[in-house]
Amino acid sequence: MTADPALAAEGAASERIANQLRDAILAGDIGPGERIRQEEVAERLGTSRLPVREALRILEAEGLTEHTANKGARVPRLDPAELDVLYQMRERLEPLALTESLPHLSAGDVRQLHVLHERIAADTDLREFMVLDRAFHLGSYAGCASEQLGSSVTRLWNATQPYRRAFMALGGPQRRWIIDHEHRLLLDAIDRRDSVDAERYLAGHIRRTRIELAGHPEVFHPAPARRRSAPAVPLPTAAG
Amino acid sequence: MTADPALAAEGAASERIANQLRDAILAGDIGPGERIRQEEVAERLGTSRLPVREALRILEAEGLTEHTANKGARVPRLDPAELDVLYQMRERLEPLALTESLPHLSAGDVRQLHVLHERIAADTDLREFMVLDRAFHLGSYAGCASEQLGSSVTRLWNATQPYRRAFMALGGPQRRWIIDHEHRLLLDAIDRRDSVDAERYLAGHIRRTRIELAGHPEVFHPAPARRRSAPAVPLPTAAG
DNA sequence: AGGGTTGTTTATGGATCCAATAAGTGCCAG
DNA sequence: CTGGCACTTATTGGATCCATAAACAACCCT
Repeated sequence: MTADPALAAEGAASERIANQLRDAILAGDIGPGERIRQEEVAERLGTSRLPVREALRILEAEGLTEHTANKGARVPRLDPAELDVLYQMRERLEPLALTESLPHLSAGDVRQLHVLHERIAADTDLREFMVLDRAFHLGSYAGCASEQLGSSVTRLWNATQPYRRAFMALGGPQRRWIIDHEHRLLLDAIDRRDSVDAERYLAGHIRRTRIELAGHPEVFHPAPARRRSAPAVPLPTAAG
Repeated sequence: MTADPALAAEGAASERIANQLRDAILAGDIGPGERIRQEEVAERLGTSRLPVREALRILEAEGLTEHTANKGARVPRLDPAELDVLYQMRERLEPLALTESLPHLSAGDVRQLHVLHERIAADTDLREFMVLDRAFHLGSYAGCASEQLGSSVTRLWNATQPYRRAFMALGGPQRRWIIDHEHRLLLDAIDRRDSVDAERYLAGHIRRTRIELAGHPEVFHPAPARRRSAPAVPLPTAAG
């Protein structure tokens, strides 16, 4: 799994910009339904509009933005049915990624997963939780050698991220307890290198979230009235 | 499944170019390992290099080309392990697409599948077979409403296409018979709208192909020495 | 007064030009 | 004769400029 966007800091400018925009979307700074203007991004990053356009094409192909001719790009707003299918895709693909990854995970990798698991249980901040949870799951796929499988799984995580955040935001603490329990079962299976059990627990983990999500339609509506003028966290500027 | 590239003829120029390049790759006109020069494509399509660049970014995000800074794009050459994983992904995702599609398939859609099935059995030309087989399988997912699932399945088909062609090229007629048989079972299940059986037959169909492919390493090597222009005789330099 | 129309504004799409980098080639020295 | 080095060339990456289409608003006509 070399497809982690955060790691690809170097490379062509269009990819760097794509990574920054992707991070902004995943962090919730841009949010579903919101528009992305080329000029604004170009100006903020201190570059021309051209690499921004390429970056938007990349994100479009990843499903993170949708493009209309002469109308520009915006973050798509998923409907419940589409999100449900995305979760079913995760339910089938991520266990495969885990099985592919398990034999190649080093002892240090597994140790790192334990560390993340403990930090998740300890932490309560939502933003931090999103980062740690992502690191935990994607970290468990770190041994997966397949480029395509890795990028597919990452894409699914990215596409579902905004709604996962909205879902976590409205639950009580017991939601954390359930997740902690499921993560523990998963970790045990990983410790034993038991891919059958690991697949089962992982699929169940995703499936339960999917079912619960189906019962919370408010996750889709919020559209938290983001202001254009005052982005809570400005895009990372082109730090020289 | 609105992601079929062949249907998206209109739209921005970058997408049109991406579609044309995609078709060329899928038809085998470009082939794994071969390079794609922006200027050549731009000249051939009578446009500037700029939309070609965007098109290449799109194809890169789809996994159909790989991009290196200042070195350009080329069609990636998959190794056997990667192809095997791609087939495992198909094995898990395409049954889901079929289950999502089945309830929404019209009687006319199913009838069209029967027509394709008969044409596949009758035809013997390889190039034609590749087109029909693709139309048959992707046609069975036509009822799938999910944008993301449709595009993912299409991507997997595209990525594996060159090797599927090489595989079909070296087999005898009995390979066609087996495929015909498996397609018939699949069609029966579709006729009965039996998603459980349909998933089973489809997964088996893909799985058998994967296993057989693993026993034919020559599929990867051939690289049929595509030359852009017969370099047997080195060009006289500085022909002015 | 309301709706349709037209002009203005704004943002995207495309083309040409220039800079930077990698590969290929020829030359020179050992 | 061979290996290394510098130069040339070809190709990609980026920026600026211009054309085009959509959104918006004011205005006129009914």
